[in-house]
Amino acid sequence: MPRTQRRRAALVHPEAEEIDLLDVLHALSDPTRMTIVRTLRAEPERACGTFPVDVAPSTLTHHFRVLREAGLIRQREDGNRRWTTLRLEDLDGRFPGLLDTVLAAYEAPAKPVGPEGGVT
Amino acid sequence: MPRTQRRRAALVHPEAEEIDLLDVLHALSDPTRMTIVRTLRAEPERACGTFPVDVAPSTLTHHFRVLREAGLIRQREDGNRRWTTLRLEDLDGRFPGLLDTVLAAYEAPAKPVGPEGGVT
DNA sequence: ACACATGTACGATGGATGTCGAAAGAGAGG
DNA sequence: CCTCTCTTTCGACATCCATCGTACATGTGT
Repeated sequence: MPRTQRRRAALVHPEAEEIDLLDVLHALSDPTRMTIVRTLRAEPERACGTFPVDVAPSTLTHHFRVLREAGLIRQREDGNRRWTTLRLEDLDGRFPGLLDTVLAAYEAPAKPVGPEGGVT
Repeated sequence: MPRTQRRRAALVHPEAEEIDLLDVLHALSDPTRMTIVRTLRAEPERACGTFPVDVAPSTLTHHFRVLREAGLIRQREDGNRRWTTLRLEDLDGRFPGLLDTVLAAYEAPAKPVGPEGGVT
């Protein structure tokens, strides 16, 4: 018997107090997920299919689950679309300054001073 | 022919400008490595075998390599011992405030407000 | 009702990862 | 020289992980 009667499995999110730092770090250590989080940081809410990533839809779903279960994003359903938001307040309440510091670090240039441009 | 003539393979460390944030986050997302970094944050330098971790020596070596190649630690040899230090200046120069923020976040209690002590 | 769009679930797959035990190199000390 | 300690390398192994294709569930619009 197909237990597919409830495909949208109620989207379990961890409580704010239950967010684990190591899970957060692991979630952020993937380039695709980092792109998702950075995009979300710039825009408040976004539909799943509108992220500037270059992976298959099913892969995107996987990354969303990792981010969701780590407590980084929240997803809500609206009709056929699934909207995603960053859990900014929860994150910042639990780990003050962490997200901004990490995102700022990601923007840090690889070459702080490199006017020569020579690969040598 | 045994290529074991040079067991101490010169301990390659990345340059400060080449430290990759995603590698750093991944390195920190392991509990054993997080313990190593936290211990190093409290003490300036430590020998390999003196970390409060509960893994086999070979596993410890593996974690040290991950941390070293991510640019988090620096290792130098002194006789038979290998001393390990955190690359605080390099890290903070490249990603200002990152390490302290992450370590502070790790100290964050799971229950933000709980002076009552009741699990209720 | 039908087709289409959006997104998920499932299964497979190749690669990375954490873990260990056994063997060995390098230095210190007898 | 021999032994002991510290640490590494190697090989093995089980697990996790990112990725994809295919099939399907749900909603929208005609």
